[in-house]
Amino acid sequence: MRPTAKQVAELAGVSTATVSYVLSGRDRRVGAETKQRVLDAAARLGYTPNQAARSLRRRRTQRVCLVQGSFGGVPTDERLARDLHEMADGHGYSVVTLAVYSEARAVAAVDVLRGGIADAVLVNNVGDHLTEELLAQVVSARLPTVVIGNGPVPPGCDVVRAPETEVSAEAVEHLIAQGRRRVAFLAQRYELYRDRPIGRLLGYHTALDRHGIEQRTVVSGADDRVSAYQAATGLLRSPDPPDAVFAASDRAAISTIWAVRDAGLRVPADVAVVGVGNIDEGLITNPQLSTVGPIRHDYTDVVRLLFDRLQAEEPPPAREIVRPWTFVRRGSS
Amino acid sequence: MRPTAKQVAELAGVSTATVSYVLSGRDRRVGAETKQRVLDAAARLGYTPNQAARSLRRRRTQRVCLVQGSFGGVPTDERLARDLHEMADGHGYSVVTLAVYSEARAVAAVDVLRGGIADAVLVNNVGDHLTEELLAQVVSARLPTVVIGNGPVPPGCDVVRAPETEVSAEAVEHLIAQGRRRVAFLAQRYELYRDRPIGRLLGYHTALDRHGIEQRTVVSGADDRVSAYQAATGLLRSPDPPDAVFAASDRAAISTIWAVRDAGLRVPADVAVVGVGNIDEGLITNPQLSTVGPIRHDYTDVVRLLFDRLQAEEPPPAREIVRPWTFVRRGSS
DNA sequence: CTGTTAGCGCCTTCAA
DNA sequence: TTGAAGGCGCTAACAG
Repeated sequence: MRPTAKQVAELAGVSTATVSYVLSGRDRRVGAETKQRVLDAAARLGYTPNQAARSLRRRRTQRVCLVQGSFGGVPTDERLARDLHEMADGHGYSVVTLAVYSEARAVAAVDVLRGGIADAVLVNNVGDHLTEELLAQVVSARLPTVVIGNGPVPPGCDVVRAPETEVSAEAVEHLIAQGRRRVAFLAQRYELYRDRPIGRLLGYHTALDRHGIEQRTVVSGADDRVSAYQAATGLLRSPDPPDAVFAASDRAAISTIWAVRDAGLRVPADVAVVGVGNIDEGLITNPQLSTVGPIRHDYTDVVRLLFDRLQAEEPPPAREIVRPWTFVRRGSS
Repeated sequence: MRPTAKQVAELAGVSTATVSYVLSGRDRRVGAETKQRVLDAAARLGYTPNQAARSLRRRRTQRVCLVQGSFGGVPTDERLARDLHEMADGHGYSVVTLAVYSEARAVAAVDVLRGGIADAVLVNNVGDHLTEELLAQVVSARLPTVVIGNGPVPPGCDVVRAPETEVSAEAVEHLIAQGRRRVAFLAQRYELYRDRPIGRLLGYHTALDRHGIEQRTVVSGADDRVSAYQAATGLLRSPDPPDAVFAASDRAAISTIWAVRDAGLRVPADVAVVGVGNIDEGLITNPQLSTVGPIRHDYTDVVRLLFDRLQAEEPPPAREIVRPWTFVRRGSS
């Protein structure tokens, strides 16, 4: 059995209260020699406080939870995770992560959160599975919640938006201004199964609408590199191939560059390519990748929102951050 | 305040015991109408059992923990996560993930694990940070532990090995057999800072040793695509450029293919390229990527190991799985 | 079929 | 400077 505070207390010849005070660092004046005896006893037994018991008593877990779509993510997700871990460390919190890559996982994650696994939640771009309704269940459990994403969120949580529609439209207008008229869109799955276009897809349509361009080609495939390559190859082989591809992710755009070159065509002369994400990898492609994405890859402001809310005496009003995005023109367009 | 079982009991006009039995599904015969009243009351209050209290009482969390290096991982990691979540679901367990991308994170993770966040642990390839000594602390907390990785592990845990050294040597010998004599190695950081070569690097040296080839070039850069591109470019520009590159990851190998082509050279005519990982993306490069890696991307056997151990009455003997690896020759070599 | 009760391990107030 | 004791919310053994 794992050692308990009681066993440490017996070994040290003190009460469990003293053990608790010494090990949790709460300040109460404890004799130096007593303190040492407790520390020795704890070390000898390999004692670690039972967090379930501690959480029950303190009504706090001293943990925050990151809700992440998957582990095959983009570098941006990794940066977010690091910023969160770093600030959590500084505040004496641990971080646990829940993976939500399907509706079923979202439901399971909400149960775990409502069960009290953590004191606050940071939800990263899993809006397609973690619906507003499910999020509302999290918020109603009085969990401070920050959501990164452009979907609807329930009242009471902070939200971090990205102007992806607007900047995507800007990128597509740039393609149009070059004289491109057959612009195809390589979509992420979750943008497709909707009544009306949203996000990057909406930006695509908006730009073409503005210029009265009728021709639209939207195909799925931006979710992974292999699908993107295949989708792009399919487009290029079609009877009326595109002269530009706007891909909903940089990874898909890079696969598109490959596909164009493998088809014996040139980027950007024959086909222009633009991605979304502004990842570093766009700097090593040939030509370098034009992209739409965040100016800075830094999430300290987002994470600060979470800890502000976590440590506030009473719930602050819901706040919204809009992250600065921009279109970065490089060689591929 | 979050509702408690006591409040549900009062609303339903029953005892907390009945609430507990109804909601935890433990079988005890409960009247149909009573049961319904409890369910209604729970739903009305939005009750979710406090997991800290439940864990404390049951001495089980009904959770398993995945310890993962990072979230910018390879597709393989994602597959492992999915297989784990799936089987956990089937057994009524939740999954929480801890990120260990540094020594500091490893220490923090061990604390959290020893604090009892989960009932079992699956450690995925974080051997460089999560040392044998730290793992021993986890095992000594009586946590069933399965470790994926080729590093040393403490007694009492199951381990999953990959014959990466042997198959890497095979790949390099294949390059030698083609007449390549200036074979460079693109290394991951953690393989470099050692007294003696291990893993893929060891395979590289072994093959060259066998054939009495003196020339060795080892550079860092296989950890991410951008570094790999830069490292490969550096190699190609050196006075004595390689005629083959063995990269410690497929992602690095793919960057190397780009670098070779951007340098105006041909793959494999001028420079052969081989990676490690056997990821699907190797099928869409041009030429297709030769690689060293697992035959199947399936972790159900590994995950089963974990649940076997978790549900065993008494600790089974430590088991070892060796995953089948192979060299897959494709167009790049 | 249902209620009562004794803790799980820890923290923290109160008393000494 | 330290100890005694109650209780966080839940479960499971025991009573009825």
